Amino acid sequence: MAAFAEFYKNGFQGGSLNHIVEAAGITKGALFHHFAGKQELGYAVVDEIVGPILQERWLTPLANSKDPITDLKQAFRQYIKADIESGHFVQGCPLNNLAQEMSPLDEEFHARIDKLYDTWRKTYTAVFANAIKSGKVRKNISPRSAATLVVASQMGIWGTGKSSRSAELMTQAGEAICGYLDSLKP
Amino acid sequence: MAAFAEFYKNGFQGGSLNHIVEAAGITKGALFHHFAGKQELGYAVVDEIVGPILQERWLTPLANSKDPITDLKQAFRQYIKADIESGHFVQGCPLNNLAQEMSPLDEEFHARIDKLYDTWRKTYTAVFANAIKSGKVRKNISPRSAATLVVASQMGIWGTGKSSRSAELMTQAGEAICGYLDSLKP
DNA sequence: TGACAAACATACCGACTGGTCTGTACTTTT
DNA sequence: AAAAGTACAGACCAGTCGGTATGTTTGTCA
Repeated sequence: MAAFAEFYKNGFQGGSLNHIVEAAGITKGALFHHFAGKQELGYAVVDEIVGPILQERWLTPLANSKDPITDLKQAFRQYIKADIESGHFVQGCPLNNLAQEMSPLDEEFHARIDKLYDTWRKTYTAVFANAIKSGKVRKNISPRSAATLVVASQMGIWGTGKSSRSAELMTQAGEAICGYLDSLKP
Repeated sequence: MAAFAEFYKNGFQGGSLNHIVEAAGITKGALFHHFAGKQELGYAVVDEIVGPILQERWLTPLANSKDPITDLKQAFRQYIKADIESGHFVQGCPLNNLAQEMSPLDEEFHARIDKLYDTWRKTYTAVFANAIKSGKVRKNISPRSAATLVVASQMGIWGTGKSSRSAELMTQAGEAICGYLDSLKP
């Protein structure tokens, strides 16, 4: 959707409804016929676009992983590489962008975004707990702490790429998180 | 300065000059007498307020550390605790906020902010390299990668606190990065 | 004391914002 | 076929934005 692209580029507050309707080839009337206002449009972007992207990228492929260390390393390397090649890495992570901008300003944004991040952390917590049982991860680590740090690191790595615009630095950060993941091995 | 507080709360784009002059008890004329425009005011906030905060919090105390693992753990725990008690943690890290919002949109912001983060990473890289020499850190880790991940994790931890508004989660993320730092010990 | 410039204050401008209003083409129901 | 409902279109609104033009005070030096 055009709204996703506009908010991804300029942020929610900085994004213009006029630009959106222009890019989408529709009119203001059409937009306000389907959405009560700018906020509702933003909520729809989170629910119908950003959420599914998260699901597809970071949840579904990992949810039933038997070896999360290997699979997470592969996921980080794959998506870092993909976002560098597409050039999207300079615009950061769409979910994190909205989280940082809107969480403190709008309750509904906060609730929606927090729910997504919570699902993310809970999924990884369960995956790590499983891997501990099957002996793929050390017993003395806390699944929840590790999951929290992995998700926080994803924020930080994509944030590093965005603020530095350096593919090399983002790659380096990716290798460092892989090193951390290796340190979880028994 | 009032501008720092306004931008910290509402972001740079969302922040209003009218609010700033009102909060500062001055007038538009005075503001535009000292700053050429909103952007210049933003640059001044980065240079004269955010930069020094970074210096005071994360650079000066660590720059000559003989035992960076211990000192970094202490710094993370201390500032996480401080920001939770002050309530500032729900607004995230001022530097990261500006970085995420403005880096892709404005070259001057990008240059200033990237320079700060670069100094940050370089400082930690040097500290880790020193610690490897003195045997406080394992020889087979890359100082630069570790520094990059530590800085990225700081972004991620404060981002987690901001988007979740959960002191418990932020504390947990802090403990996890301490665990990572411990894994760097010989 | 007078000249002059720096340091403000006040009033205001045009551009743009999100949002609304009325009108209209088309579809579905009766 | 008449009536009713839906899905837009596009002009238009009040408000806010960053920015400016001009007036007024204040401090400094001759």
